[in-house]
Amino acid sequence: MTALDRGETHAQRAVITLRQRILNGDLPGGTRLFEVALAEELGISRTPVRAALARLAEEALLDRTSGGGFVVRSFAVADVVDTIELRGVLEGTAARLAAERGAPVGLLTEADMILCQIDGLFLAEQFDMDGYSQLNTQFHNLLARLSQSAVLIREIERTTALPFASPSAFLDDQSRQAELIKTLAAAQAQHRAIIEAITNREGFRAESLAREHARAARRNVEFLLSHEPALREGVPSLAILSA
Amino acid sequence: MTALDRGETHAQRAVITLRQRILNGDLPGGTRLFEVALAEELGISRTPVRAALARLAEEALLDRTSGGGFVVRSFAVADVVDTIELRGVLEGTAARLAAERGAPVGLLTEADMILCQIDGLFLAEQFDMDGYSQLNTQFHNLLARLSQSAVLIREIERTTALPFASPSAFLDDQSRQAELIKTLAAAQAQHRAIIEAITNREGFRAESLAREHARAARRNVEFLLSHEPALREGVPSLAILSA
DNA sequence: TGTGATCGGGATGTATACATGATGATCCAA
DNA sequence: TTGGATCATCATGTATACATCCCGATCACA
Repeated sequence: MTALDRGETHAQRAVITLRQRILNGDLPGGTRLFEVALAEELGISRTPVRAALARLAEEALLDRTSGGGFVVRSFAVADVVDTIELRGVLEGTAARLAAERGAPVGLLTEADMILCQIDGLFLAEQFDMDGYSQLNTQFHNLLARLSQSAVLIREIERTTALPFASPSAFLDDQSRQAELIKTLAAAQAQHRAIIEAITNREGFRAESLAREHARAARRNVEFLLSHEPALREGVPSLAILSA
Repeated sequence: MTALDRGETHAQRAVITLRQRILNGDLPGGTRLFEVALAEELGISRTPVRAALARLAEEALLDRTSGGGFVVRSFAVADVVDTIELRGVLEGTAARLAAERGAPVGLLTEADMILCQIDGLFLAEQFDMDGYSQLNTQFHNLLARLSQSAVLIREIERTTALPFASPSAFLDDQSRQAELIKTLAAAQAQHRAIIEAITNREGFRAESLAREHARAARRNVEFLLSHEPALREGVPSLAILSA
């Protein structure tokens, strides 16, 4: 409405704002969201608020209540672990299908290029974590596409939309960078093994490797949660966890 | 608004109507849905129509277009096959987790009761397909719950909401009832084996069996589609397939 | 003829008033 | 005191008018 629109609608901005607050933990799980209150707070009318809430429900960040309202979805530790497990299962299926059905050479080449770029990062003096994070995300997106299954790609996207389930979750944990980098070499070896298995049409091996690969994230969560709560503070991906 | 409301809102009724039309194939994949047109046709205003469209997008029956509208999602044969495969993968994971984590005795007992009831159906002179369909659905719901994972239960529900991916899809195919019944005995044997594997904490076996169990549905689809289109006519679950 | 600007129609986006319905407090009566 | 009815309150549901924006058609110009 105002002159400073950046081509975004009120509803889109409301989605972004609310998503941020939920992921930050500012809106803890179980919090009921009232249309009128949000509308007043955001300075818009109820209509775009309703639209925003519906979209966040689509993203699985909100649950619909029986009466017709919305509450922030609660994520317990078990949910985080299970969602990561689910990602492993889905990516494993993508890898298996890629092996069984045969992957397009073009995509395999693309995968190889990404892996070579990651290799390059390990040679630098100062490890570029942001660069790794980006390339890692690219690799995992590519893995989904290798399955050549629109259904699977869709579901993997859905699942990894949750911050703690994304392939690059926990890479932003500043306090443990040094230890983290060591584990990334092992992760990269797994990347290569997965692509090798797909290339060789070894479906079972490809699936097993992709599953195990996701276990690294699970170990990370379990480590972070088994220690002082102070450790969790520096890990944005875990802010959404309910108390 | 009129006096004949059955406690349902206009939006809820619009969801039901539109869902029916999509599943029937009356609204083919790719059809764009316009708010104004639907509102006029359904005799309600745009507001509940918008709400209905948002909910159907949540159910993955509609896709949002870039411009802000909605189109009916297209389901090609490959999508149907992959979705059934996905169900197998998810149910397999549920079975594996149940085995690995240990299933509550109460749920295992419940499973056994359902299986005994199904056994009973095979003894009757006239096979009760509706009864089987119901018990089969119950069994699959229970299998999800055996995993004791809220995340997995949620995703299995989401996936099986599509008519052709439901565990009891294709049981309503009237033309092939006789042949169908023969295959159901094998399916029931798989049911028992899955529960046995879970009871014995045999995770890998439980997962493999559940996956194979879903393959029966896939074989059914592939059989139906490899023959005269006439065969498809009597199979409501496949009406949604795009041409 | 190709290219780009302009304009119009139709679609979604938004605000708002009012309707409806659920919920809980209050008060009366047994 | 307890049960239940009633009513106020506040939430969502709905209709509708208006705003905005996208897109395609048309036309002028190079």
